[in-house]
Amino acid sequence: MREIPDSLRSKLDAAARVFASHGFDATRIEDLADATGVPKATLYYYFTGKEEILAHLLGTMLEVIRDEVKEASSGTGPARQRLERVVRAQLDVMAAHPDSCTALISELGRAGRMPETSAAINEAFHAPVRALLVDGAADGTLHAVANPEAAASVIFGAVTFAGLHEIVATGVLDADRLAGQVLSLLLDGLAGDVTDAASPVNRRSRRSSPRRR
Amino acid sequence: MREIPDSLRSKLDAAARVFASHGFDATRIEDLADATGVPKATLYYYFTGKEEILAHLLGTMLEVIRDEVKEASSGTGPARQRLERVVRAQLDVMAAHPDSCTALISELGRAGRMPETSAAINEAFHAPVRALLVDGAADGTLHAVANPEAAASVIFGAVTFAGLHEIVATGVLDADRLAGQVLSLLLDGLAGDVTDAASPVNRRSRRSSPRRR
Amino acid sequence: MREIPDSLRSKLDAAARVFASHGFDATRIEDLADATGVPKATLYYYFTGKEEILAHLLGTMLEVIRDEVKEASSGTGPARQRLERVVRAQLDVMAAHPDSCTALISELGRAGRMPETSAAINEAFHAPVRALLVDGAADGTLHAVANPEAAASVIFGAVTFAGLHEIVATGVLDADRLAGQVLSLLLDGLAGDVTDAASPVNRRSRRSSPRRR
Amino acid sequence: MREIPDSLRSKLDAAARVFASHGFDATRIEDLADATGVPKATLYYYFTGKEEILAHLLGTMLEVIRDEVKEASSGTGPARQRLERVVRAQLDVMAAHPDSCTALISELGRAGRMPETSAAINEAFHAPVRALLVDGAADGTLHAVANPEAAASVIFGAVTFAGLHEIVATGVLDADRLAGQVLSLLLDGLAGDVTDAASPVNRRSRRSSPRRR
DNA sequence: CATGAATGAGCTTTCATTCAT
DNA sequence: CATGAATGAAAGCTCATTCAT
Repeated sequence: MREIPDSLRSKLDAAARVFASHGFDATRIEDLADATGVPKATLYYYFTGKEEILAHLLGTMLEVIRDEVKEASSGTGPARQRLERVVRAQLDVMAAHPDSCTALISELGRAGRMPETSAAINEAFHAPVRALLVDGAADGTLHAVANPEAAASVIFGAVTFAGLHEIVATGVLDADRLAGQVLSLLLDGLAGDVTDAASPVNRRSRRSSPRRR
Repeated sequence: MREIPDSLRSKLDAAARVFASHGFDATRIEDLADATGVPKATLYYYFTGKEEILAHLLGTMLEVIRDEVKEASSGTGPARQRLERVVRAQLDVMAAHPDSCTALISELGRAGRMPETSAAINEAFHAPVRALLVDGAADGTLHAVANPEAAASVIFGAVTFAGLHEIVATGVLDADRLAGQVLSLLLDGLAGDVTDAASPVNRRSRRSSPRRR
Repeated sequence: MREIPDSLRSKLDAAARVFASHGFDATRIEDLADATGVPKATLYYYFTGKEEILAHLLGTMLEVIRDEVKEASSGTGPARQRLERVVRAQLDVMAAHPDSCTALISELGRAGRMPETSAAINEAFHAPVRALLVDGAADGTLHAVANPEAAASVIFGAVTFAGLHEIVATGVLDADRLAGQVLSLLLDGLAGDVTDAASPVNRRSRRSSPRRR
Repeated sequence: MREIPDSLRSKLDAAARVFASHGFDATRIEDLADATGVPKATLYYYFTGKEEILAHLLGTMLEVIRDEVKEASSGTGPARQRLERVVRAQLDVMAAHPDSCTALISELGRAGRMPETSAAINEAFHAPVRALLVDGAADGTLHAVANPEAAASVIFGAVTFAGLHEIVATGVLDADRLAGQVLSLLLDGLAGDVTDAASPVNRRSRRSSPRRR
């Protein structure tokens, strides 16, 4: 894969739209050529095939996510506050790049294919979030979780699906509003005030003492 | 699409594995023939094409999900308890059909393609869950959410990603253990006991009074 | 490579003509499809590519050569007589399959490619001829040669080039007439009766006694 | 085709190796660029295409053959002695340029393509050899042949195949040794001392007088 | 003079699909 | 009812070739 000139790079945005609307396999190189205005042979000059074109698009977006998440998760504030910023950042990126995001999700299921995708998501999102969970347990603004790995997945899945669902359903994503709703659920939980004493559920017993003071 | 004989139906499990590992478009009818042992022409005798084969697989699994979720969400118990059963049921299905699940996720991003998939997920999972959220708000075991649509997505995304992540990472899914961890997060939330008074976050203020009693 | 049906086998003769007139690389699969009347995709159904089609043609012809040469070289007659039959047989085959022969020669130079070609020629022609040279030295109808390997090449080259030259020059090959001429040269040699006593040539001294007188 | 600078000319040796090992059509301009270290566009600056590059290589070698053969065949010595020098010269050239020679043979079968090749071989080798055969018949050191055209082909084929066979088999060519062996065969012939009186072979009767005695 | 960048043209190959048996 | 054989249609990819610098 050669160095991509900026002139080409900018035209590739249109390619994400094609991948998102047709799906990877139904996207023919010719479709990408038509959509971007870049001749087929030129695409082949820079990429070895459509796989690499998609990888480039996802890679670019994952870089953005990584940077935004890093920015959001760093700083000196309480971990919960930083987690909130991370969720917001993720939804902002989804709002900004809905096509690449949709394409990204499509690739998630493709086990085996593009293992780098998985690794990149891990680095860009899971790792920082796991770190935040640890920080939060330490500063008390988040409570300790049994399985931080799974918790990060839960957060990523919750945020991503909520965003994707809204994109697919309404065609647009109000990142700020949705962030508020998702964070409310993730932070406070769904449980109501009525305790279901008879519940047979084998989960960590709920806090026995009042939450505050 | 003719009536599928049971002998054929059982062999189709192998097809899900192929779809999951190669992706829809990279899966050739011949691959399905090889994997299932059913000759290409015979597949065409029963299905109009691979699209219909995948639809059959996903449809079968969504039926299972729908039935399991319906079973779990119905009944007279408290809504929270029923929600817990729903989550457990969803993870059980994922554990039982990891390949079809993986293939299902792949299809989610494929906007436009298979709109029935989306509709079916909605019917099988979102609708029952939304009903449970309403029930829970009524019986007090779950608290009211601002956007039940988004909440259902959050739950579906959280459960699905956590499950998928574990499948991809470890190759196997311990549904019961993971259900406990995911439910703990979803029900109790991530928030710790330390209130970050200065937080500028615009979310519904946390419960001012102690959770219980 | 699947079993070639006879119906297909017969049509492939036309392919040899195309290879011979265009050369291997300038021959497009489409040319072969046009010439044989067999659809491109059907050619691919039976062969992995044009390389294999050529290999099939050459293989078929080498089998013929091998059989004819074997037939000619076996028997109880004097070795010289059998060698004469071998040369005649080789030219007969060339006359019968001028196109495949031309294609065969083209492949000879292609070092590395198709090493089987070389091996097959060795088995079909060189080995039997070497055996004949040994027989001839024993029965006295041929004289011993220092390097039977090279001698076989000399014979093959002489016969083949003479035949090829006539095919290219005149478009047709009179195998019988040419065989007589080539054999005359190969058996009796070019040397005239005048001995060049002063020759500085470092070669095995000619027959110890003066040729004549 | 512009004047080729010596710096370029020397680098082109590597191109012959590529043509010899891949065959003309399987050789891409890029391969030649890689092998020679000369950029593709520069090759186009000096040649109109790869056809011309090969023509240059073969032409150069045929010039060498022509000059060497001319040198060897001229002079005042007996014709047989000059023929011996010609054979030696041809094998020397093959030893010096094995790659171009291999490429040359590949082109022989390519009827229609490069008719100049055929003409050039004719001029460089066949014509001088035919002249020698005439001279030899006159001075008695070679005996008259019925078909000088075929005889020249026999000689060319014998020498070339013997040389090529040794190059392919051993990777190297001992021109002097092989020349001795090939000349021995070509001059003295293969016939042994035992006359096979009963031979039905229709060829010019052997020398009228008994070979020995 | 030499060359990196770019691309038009077209070939190879694949594959979904059909159909005679 | 089931399937091996065959193929039309189209996609991926390559490569010779050009041209601005």
